[in-house]
Amino acid sequence: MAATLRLVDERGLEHVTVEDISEAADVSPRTFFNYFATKDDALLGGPLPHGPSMHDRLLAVPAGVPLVPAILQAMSADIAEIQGERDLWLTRLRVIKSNPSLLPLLVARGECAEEETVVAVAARTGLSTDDLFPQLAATLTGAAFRTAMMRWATTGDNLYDLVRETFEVLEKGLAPTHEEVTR
Amino acid sequence: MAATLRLVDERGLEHVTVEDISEAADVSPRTFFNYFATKDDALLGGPLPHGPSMHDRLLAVPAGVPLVPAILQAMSADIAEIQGERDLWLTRLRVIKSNPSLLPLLVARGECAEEETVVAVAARTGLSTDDLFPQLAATLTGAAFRTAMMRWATTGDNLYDLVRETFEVLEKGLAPTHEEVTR
DNA sequence: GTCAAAATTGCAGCGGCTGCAAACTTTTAC
DNA sequence: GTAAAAGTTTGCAGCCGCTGCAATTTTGAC
Repeated sequence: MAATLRLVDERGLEHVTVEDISEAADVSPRTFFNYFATKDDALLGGPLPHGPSMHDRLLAVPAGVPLVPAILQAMSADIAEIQGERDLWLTRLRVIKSNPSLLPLLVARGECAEEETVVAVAARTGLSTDDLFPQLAATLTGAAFRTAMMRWATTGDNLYDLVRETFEVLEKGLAPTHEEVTR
Repeated sequence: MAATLRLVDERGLEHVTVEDISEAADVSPRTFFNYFATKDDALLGGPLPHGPSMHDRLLAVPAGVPLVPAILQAMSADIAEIQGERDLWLTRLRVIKSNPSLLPLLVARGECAEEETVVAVAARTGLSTDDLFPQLAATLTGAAFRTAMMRWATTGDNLYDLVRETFEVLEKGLAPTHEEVTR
């Protein structure tokens, strides 16, 4: 993973072959594919954070807390983890920005989390997973989170604060002028 | 494109080769790649709707209209076009649902529209394209639109109404219980 | 040291994708 | 009608991503 990130960061995705990577990592190309299904996977596809599932974490938030802050709280562990691997993630996001074909991959990575979010939101609100609202809540929080991350990559602000800002917009509604957001 | 959609719908993405497609379409495989950069592109990568850009359309909406309804109005032409090619899109969405690896592609397709939306929202609100709000507005409306589309693919409801519902949530805020939405 | 389980590797091969140059088709000018 | 120009399709050779399989090497328990 480290070798892949470094090489792609230096030369660009197209100018790095799996052979280059495996040579840099001192393994055979075949071994590379024993660990990563795709060349791209070596950039983002590290093992997903384990810990308790989104579902459990969201239901663990006291019932009185409104939905959006509850989701934020449920995500805080992931946010902390990302901030803990700051340099790794900043490189990843830089690589993604300079190789736009990778962005969908970032989305895909968030997707499994989103599916869990659908179930969790449905459980918390008493709706069915087939209802529009849980699905919408999952995709919107996912999108807001991703936006916050991309912004974090360029501004370097505190990630948690950025996510909180985006979630506030989600909660309050997408209104044209938010003084506290525009800065 | 038609041949690709049909074959992939029948057999699944993995069990259709470019050779199969080009044979079905009565062209050489090489010709296939003269028109589509990728096998996947033949599923979603038709030429993007032309017409006036999102930017122009959004600025054409009277200044008094709040942001979210304005974006909805600016998108209505695209929505109508998608509904006009209902069968094509339903097949596409069915194919995407049964081949999840394609979903990122749908996102990518919407992405260029989102970039335009960033610029347009910035212009309309007087903010910079580097500010958080326009970026957030673009990704959130994009996500809401995609959710509406996926739902449209299964329920068959009117697409415009579905988008309107999701946009209402966006505008009013992501609150736990919306009677009119949960149904 | 022995042996079984696990990790690594080579190899052969498919399929996606590209550059190039040849063949073919259509358009245009006269 | 003809011939040059312009555009389209095609074959070919070849790189690279990726996979199944079987052989080899490494690891670790005893």
